[in-house]
Amino acid sequence: MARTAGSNGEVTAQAIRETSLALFAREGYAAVSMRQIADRVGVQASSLYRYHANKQQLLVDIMRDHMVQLLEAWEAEDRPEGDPVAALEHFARFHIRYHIKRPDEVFISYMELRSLEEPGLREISRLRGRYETILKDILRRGMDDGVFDIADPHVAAMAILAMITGVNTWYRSGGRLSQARIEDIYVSMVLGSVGCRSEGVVHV
Amino acid sequence: MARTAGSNGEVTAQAIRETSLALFAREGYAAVSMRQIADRVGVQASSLYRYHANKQQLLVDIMRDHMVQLLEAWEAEDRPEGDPVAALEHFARFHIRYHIKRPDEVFISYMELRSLEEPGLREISRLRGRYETILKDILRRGMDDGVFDIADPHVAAMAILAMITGVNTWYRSGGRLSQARIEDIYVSMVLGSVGCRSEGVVHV
Amino acid sequence: MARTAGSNGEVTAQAIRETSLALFAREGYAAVSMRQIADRVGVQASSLYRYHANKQQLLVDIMRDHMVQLLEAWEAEDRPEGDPVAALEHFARFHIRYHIKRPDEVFISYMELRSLEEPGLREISRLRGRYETILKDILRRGMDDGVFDIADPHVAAMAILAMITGVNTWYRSGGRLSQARIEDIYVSMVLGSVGCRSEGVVHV
Amino acid sequence: MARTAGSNGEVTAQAIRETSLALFAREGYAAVSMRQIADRVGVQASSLYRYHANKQQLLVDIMRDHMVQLLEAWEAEDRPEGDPVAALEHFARFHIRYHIKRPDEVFISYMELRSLEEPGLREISRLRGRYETILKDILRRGMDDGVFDIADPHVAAMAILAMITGVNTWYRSGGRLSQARIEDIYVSMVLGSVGCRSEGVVHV
DNA sequence: CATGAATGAGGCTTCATTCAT
DNA sequence: TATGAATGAAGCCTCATTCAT
Repeated sequence: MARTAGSNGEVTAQAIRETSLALFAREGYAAVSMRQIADRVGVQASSLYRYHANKQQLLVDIMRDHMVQLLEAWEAEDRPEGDPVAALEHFARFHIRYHIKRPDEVFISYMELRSLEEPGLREISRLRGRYETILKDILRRGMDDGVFDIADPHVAAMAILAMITGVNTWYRSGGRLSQARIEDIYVSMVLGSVGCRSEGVVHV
Repeated sequence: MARTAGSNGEVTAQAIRETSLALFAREGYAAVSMRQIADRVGVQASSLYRYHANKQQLLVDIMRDHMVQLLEAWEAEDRPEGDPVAALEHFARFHIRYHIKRPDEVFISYMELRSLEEPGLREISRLRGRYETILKDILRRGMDDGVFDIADPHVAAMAILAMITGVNTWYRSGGRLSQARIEDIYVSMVLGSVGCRSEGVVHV
Repeated sequence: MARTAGSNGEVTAQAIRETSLALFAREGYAAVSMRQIADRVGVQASSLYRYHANKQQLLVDIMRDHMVQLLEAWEAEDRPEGDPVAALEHFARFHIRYHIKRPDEVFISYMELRSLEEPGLREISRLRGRYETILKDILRRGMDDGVFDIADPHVAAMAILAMITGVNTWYRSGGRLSQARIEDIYVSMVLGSVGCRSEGVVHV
Repeated sequence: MARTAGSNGEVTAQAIRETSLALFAREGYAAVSMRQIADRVGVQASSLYRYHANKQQLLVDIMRDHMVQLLEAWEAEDRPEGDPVAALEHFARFHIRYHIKRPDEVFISYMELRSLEEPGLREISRLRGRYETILKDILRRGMDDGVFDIADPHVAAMAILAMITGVNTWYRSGGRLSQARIEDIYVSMVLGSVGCRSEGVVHV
């Protein structure tokens, strides 16, 4: 057959991205087949290749999109320049908020690095590095100012990002805790982890 | 042909376990083939089926082994009964020490839950639950005693375990930091995350 | 979208023919895809179907074109009627000249017969037969006159045509030998092969 | 399922080689699918990969086998050392005899060079070169002795080999002419093509 | 205890082709 | 005149698995 009446490239492209994102996040890149994605989208597997050169490129495209959007979202934030504590809280809240709304993107972004081959790996790593640098810079500033008790900004950055990303392993929307509540809890733990928590968490 | 001269069941069994562990950790369960494992072990793929009924069972066996050993190791510890702070520090140090020595086991244990099918999933989940309960109990006791500032012991437990497991995403042995140093840093961050850090980290 | 600005049917038609000719000759009909052709021409694959009903028909069209032009070129020659030796030399020179200028057409014409399906096969075979008959008639006349030493005109015709076509397997323009030189050598060998060579080849 | 009762690797290996040889010769490497081969052999397509790493390697293996056997057969011949004319006739007869019995191998060997990718191409080219050198050496010796009237030994070698190989495009066993007769005719033409034919062909 | 030979399902991908626009 | 979006069949190949030996 041929072009389906009323079919539209932009719509299909979006559907492919969303579907693969969800599947990769839930089952892992290697465990998801192109046919599985196509079935969900409602097209033949061969149609996927109009939009992404191959499965690997599909992963790279998804990860690049996410990282670029994440960096753009951070750039668009109204960031407090001075106080490192406020900056860390701001970053933490931003990250958690962004993450809680896009659990799949963030999860893939951290877990499927191992599925990347060159040259995609280098490209995505560079973008990731730029995001991690944001956090590291805040931590370094706080160390210099003496307000953070941190042994190593690299390790601390990694630990904090891992902690937050980990929410995905157990969080299911509609669960016992609201997203706002989870955000509060994690922010409090992040601040505590760098030796910087004056006020207690507001217990409900 | 039959038995290769000098072949030994116990040795092969061990080699299969170690090899699949390493491969599953590095590339993910779905991305590893039985032949890949067999090649590394130095046997034919068909020989793997003497030791594990199928690929899924191989994963279950590895995960069960790990969880059982982890729980046994905890039982074997000389645990301080009273003080929740000491208990948490003890648990954290135990977990980190155990984890740093067995990064692959721990990583698989957390990441490949999604690859488990029933009835293996239920079995492993139950074992995992027993381990998580250890941490949750400590957290609950500390909350009751008023020494921990925790909003929700379940969330806190998850966040702490995720943080520690995350070391795998960046730690490479022989790197800039010694294992002992990393352990210290993480312990300090874990304690801080539950609002409980009087002394600073010892900076090198 | 529709017609690209400045597009022109005749130009595209010619480009398709030339491109597929070159690709079929170099890689073989079965190894060439419609997209490959389209990419080289600079159009979408679907556009090819405006000019040829399908891939098979594209091959038939190319082969028919070639055979028809070859036969017309022969008809247009100023042919010596009488002497079979002169006729053979004339035919040989004509064929070699024509072939050296159109290696792709000739090569396809001989090699891709096996890729033809009915009814195209019958059509092309008939045209080919007409061309072979020209050579066979010359050989037969030479036999009757006693100037050729030939066992079987059919076999001889096939052997001679194969010999000449074979130049393609090694000839590259701009190589050590000029086209004229190659023509001389082959003519000499063709004449020799039917037992009819008084003068030696002019050695350079 | 598993190993078929009574199945034997050597038998299957031979069957795969013979079947692919026949199919590649008749339809061309690119036009033959692995399934087609497997169907004829009576196994699943996947079984082919126990014997050849991939389709390309299957072609290389077939071509290497042929070239090695051809060279060995030539080595095993009782070759007349002195007279170049006798040597050429001997070579021609050997080649034609060998070729008439193995039309498929020879045909593939000449026609599917274009389907070879590196590093197979280099390997096969080297073997082919060794065979061509045999003929070229004879031609050169005859030139030096003044018994052959040849302009260029390389071109002459190519033309002669092409001529002989060409028999495949029309020869079908059980046809009008016996294999012996065809051999005679071609030998006579080969000798003639290098300006060296005293006696006529024996007409039946 | 282990292999060697095989299977059949399914992996990713490319193919020729169609047809609404 | 040409494209852009799609199809469905088929391409090569790998997979987990089986079982006679």
